[in-house]
Amino acid sequence: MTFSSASADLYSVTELAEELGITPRAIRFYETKGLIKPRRAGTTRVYTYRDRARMQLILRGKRLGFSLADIKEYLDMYDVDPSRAKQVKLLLEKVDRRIGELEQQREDLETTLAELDEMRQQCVAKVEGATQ
Amino acid sequence: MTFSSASADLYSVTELAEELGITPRAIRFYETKGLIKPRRAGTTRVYTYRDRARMQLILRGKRLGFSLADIKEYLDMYDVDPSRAKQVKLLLEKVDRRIGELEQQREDLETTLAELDEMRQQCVAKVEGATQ
DNA sequence: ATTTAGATTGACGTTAACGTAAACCAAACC
DNA sequence: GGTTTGGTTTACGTTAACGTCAATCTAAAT
Repeated sequence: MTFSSASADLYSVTELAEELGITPRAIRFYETKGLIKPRRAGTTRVYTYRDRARMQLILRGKRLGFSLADIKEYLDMYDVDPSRAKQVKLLLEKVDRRIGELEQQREDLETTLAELDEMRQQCVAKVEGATQ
Repeated sequence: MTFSSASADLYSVTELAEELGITPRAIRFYETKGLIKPRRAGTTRVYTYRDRARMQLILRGKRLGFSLADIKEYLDMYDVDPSRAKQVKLLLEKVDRRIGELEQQREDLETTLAELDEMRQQCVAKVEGATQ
């Protein structure tokens, strides 16, 4: 018989922070900005597996250089009720805009990587020339 | 006979700013941070074609989410004297670190784009379902 | 019962990346 | 020769994204 424990792991704010490599302060700050809304046990914040996943989305957004406001917009996309047709059209526009941004970013990224690779080649050549 | 005009176009700070879609203030600020050092005609800043190219590198760095300090480090890589072997090794390390960062970013980027694409499909499906 | 360990909410401090306003020059135009 | 136009520096203001206390509470251990 297979068990799926009803709600597996819960985290305190410090536990979650450590696991993510950030500070509790940051997580609480994101909450004031409406990026995550953990449940509470009394007054204490309790984070679930899903909250953790959401936090990882936030951090990925940050690594990509987006502001918290941008990231909130992005996260809110997931929360749109798919039955509300009018909302869906707006969502679609947002998604398309975001995709456009990211494709520009991809171009920048590839260009920069190519330049760095070339620079790397020249470095390696120089270093090898010196040791021979 | 082929001419290569000695020094083609020069820009004032406002001209350059307009062409780049930023403010003069920003350009002057980058100067105080050591990111660009235009020549002067008396006290007035004069930017060359190369300065413009350098500014574009700066803006690309910004689009990629790097801080001005990061970008300065990146730009300084171009200025390393390739004959100084010791410097070259340090440069090589920096280049490799930066490449690592960008490859992480590329991963994040592709993942996010994939997710957005999926979201897009669902949106399109919903919208089409509603109009039929 | 009291210490302790970890949680909470303010409130203020800090850094980056500019914006904005003030006071000042200098060339150019009427 | 005054004035407009566009440049300069200096200084203070602002927003985002947290860091850093301080005061308080509370569940658990001694």
